[in-house]
Amino acid sequence: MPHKHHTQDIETRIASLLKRSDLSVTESRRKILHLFLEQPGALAHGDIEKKAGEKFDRVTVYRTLQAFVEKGIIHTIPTADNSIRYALCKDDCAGGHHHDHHIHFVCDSCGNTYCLDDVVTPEIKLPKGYTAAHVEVVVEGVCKNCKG
Amino acid sequence: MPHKHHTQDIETRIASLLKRSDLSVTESRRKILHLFLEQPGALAHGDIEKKAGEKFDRVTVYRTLQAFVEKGIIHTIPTADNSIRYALCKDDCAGGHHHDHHIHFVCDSCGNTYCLDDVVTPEIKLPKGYTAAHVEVVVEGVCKNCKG
DNA sequence: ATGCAAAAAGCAACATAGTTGCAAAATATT
DNA sequence: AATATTTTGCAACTATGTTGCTTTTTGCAT
Repeated sequence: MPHKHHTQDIETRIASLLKRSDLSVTESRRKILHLFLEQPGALAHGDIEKKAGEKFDRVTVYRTLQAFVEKGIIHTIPTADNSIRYALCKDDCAGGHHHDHHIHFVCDSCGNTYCLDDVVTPEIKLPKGYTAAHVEVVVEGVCKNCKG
Repeated sequence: MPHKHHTQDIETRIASLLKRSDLSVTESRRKILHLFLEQPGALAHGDIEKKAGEKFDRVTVYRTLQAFVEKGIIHTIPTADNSIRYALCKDDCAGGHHHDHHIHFVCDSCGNTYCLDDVVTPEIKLPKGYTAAHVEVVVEGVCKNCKG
């Protein structure tokens, strides 16, 4: 057993993530962060309200997500169906500086949205006069869990 | 004067576009299509409600946009701010078969969203197990009208 | 541990966005 | 011009998001 910090208690991980972000650790923040950590996909506001049950006020969910985005714990993923999705920033991203260079994948079959952290956004050659500050790529198709 | 069909009356153009799409030409459809034709950018539902003034019921705007999307007259553009934008499909797209291979550009300065019809979406190499059906690229930056 | 200041949660009320069913009006068809 | 069909507009409703304020919880210092 070389190292065991990946066995680290999830609650401890959550608490330290919050503290590192200058957020006081409250029940709603722990709970919502838990939801993100226990599954691989992205979550929309509605998903969280549902999963959290009657536990929190809607306003609390809004404010919590907003705080997480501001602190770089989660990031938003654009959609064409008027429902922002949020996903955990990966370790090297949550550190403070957003990388934001990965693409997003929406599965037509299961409906989940995943960050493909290993797939880097391509260079886009724009027409004369246009300057790119940021490139967002969303690929839609069938994910590896749904294929076959 | 070789050809003059590009001088064609805009109302005639609108009417034929609607007929070609099996839509009866009504005042709201003509008016809303007019809004799209007279400017280069994309429009959100809210923009249309404002630009059309008190002219139409909100419901009519929803239904009109929905019909236009179904018929391939306009297409949606994903955003990260919970506001679907709609843009005219270009000539070769409106013909019936969506091309959908162009990218979208959101200007940080003027806020407009444009279709860059000449910029084709790149090939994205996905991890094993993932299959891509469609790729959506949104570039954010400064457009050619706002630069300098 | 206890008390206190600061932050967050919860509540209520509100504002905006989107949907549905139906009657009235406009459009297409003959 | 008359009628069948489609679309519009209205009303009522659901869902989504926001704001101000009071109560509760958290973090901190004693």
